[in-house]
Amino acid sequence: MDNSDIARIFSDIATLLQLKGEAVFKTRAYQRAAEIAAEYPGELSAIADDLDELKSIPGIGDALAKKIQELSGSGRLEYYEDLKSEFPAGLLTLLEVPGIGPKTALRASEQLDIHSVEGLEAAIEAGEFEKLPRVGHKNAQSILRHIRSQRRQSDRIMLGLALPAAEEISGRLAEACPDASNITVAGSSRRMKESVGDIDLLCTSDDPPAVTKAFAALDDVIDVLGQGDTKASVVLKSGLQVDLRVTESRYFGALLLYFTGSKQHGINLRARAQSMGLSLNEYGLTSDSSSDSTGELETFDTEAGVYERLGLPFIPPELREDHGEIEAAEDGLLPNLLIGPDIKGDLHVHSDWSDGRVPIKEMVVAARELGLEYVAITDHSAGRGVANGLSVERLRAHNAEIERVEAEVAGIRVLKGSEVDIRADGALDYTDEVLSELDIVIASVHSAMGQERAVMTERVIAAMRNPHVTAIGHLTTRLVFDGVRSREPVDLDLDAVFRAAADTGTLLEINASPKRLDLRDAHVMQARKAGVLFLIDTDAHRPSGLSFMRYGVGTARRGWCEARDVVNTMDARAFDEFLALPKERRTGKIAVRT
DNA sequence: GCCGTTTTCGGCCCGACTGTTTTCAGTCG
Repeated sequence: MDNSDIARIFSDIATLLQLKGEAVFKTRAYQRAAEIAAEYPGELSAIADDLDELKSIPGIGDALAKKIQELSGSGRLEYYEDLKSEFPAGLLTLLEVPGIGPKTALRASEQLDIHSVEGLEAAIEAGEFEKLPRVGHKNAQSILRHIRSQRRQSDRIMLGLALPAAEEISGRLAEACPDASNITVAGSSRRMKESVGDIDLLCTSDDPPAVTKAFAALDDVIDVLGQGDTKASVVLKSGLQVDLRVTESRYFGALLLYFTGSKQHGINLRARAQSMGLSLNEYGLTSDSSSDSTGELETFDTEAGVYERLGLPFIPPELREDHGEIEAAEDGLLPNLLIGPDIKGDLHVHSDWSDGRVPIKEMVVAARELGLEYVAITDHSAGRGVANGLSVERLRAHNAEIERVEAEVAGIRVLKGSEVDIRADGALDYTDEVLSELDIVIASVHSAMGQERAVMTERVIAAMRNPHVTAIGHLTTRLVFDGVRSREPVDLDLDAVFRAAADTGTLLEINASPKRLDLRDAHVMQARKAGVLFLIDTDAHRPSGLSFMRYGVGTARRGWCEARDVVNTMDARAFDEFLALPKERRTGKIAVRT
């Protein structure tokens, strides 16, 4: 029973309670618990024995904690089973179709005996479904389009696909519609969440209907799910769904805040507004009209204006996840977040010596063109299962080639590195003597990922104890769903691993490759609190991969990292000095030049 | 169901769009 199973069940309970007509705040509590479970950095089942620890999680009280215990212990929940048995089979499946809500799902189930998406599709095509109350032909056809759109895009898509696509479609809209200004990517893409459900786009215009019309007519659009005067929702050829909202510029600040989310951050802000006698919506703030006043709308063309009116400094989008950011803002304790230009070097880069696509020199030149001061070439070691890893002989030739390239390509420091395999027993592919010839060693797990927790934990910690291991690469080995596959993380005692990293002075990698993002956001947060230092790198296998850095920076920001938490914010000289330190002294926040 | 230097009880955020209706239900974000 992992966190996603628990999240799924709580979410189902919320839906079923809603169907039963239970108090909306109860359903909301379950919905929130589902989100908390999905985001929780460790495994809930691992702390299920400790009721107090469960209850210390905000949003989890006595009742929910006991339900988590029951689920972790027996793998099932009596309350959930009872609830499910009160409703027709397949109801929850129907509710996942956009456009189908509780009322319609229940009627479809009871009156038309529909229990699956396929059955629903057939009923729409047969013209039966549209006869249900308050459905009608247009609704039915819209739902059919949603079903087919959902089939094209079966899951959330990774940020590394969504963000470039969002930027591209923004550009297209700007070309097609010069009248549209402030075209901005909002939603979870703006918060740099590792995966997103759809793309939210906002813009301002004096003639919103013209913009939504132009948007729906863009070349890339293969289906229009909805189009009104101020918003439109379309499906692109790639299968991505894009929602556009258009507004007048005076409402832009409030609208951007609203559509950037997260939902819970918005709820917290509105509660704060309310406590100040104000009411916040996507147009602005109104003073409470509970007395007799009509309440004048205060508008804002920037988000910062809204925050300021609420007595808060600007809160960066990556922090808006209900992780205490409003309290921190109020107390002046928001982190001074790392920014992209802080990154001075890339420390995990492959070449055609192992499984990269181009020669070392090409990667180095590409890194220099991005303005980096240093780059480490870290091809794979000759471990089992890793393609074309370097033998000791080849590694030494690799070192020589790196020195040659560094001499040839002016203006960038090139570090001799290796991504060395951590074998199943915790040993490394190279001896200490060989490792000592390198500037930087990133040790990673690439095999035997099914080991049980204690074994895997000891394996990784053994690698950390090696004085030559600079960092652990992609610690959990998880893969974000990239449209083809995903992979669950290995089973690790993260508390122990983070403690060991801080104790030994071993850095932890934030691998910026969008299909990895490993460490993930919640782990960065947890590790940072344990005193771990990070390096953010791209794991690039070709020049274009070097541009992944922004996803790593986004993930670090989501983990509340400042420049002083990340070692490759140092300039080349300072970083060389850092590496020259004995490993156990590579601890504490790093000095940041301002 | 959660939560508390306003409360262990009584609070808990806000609005638009669409299509179906003849004044509004249903759904979504």
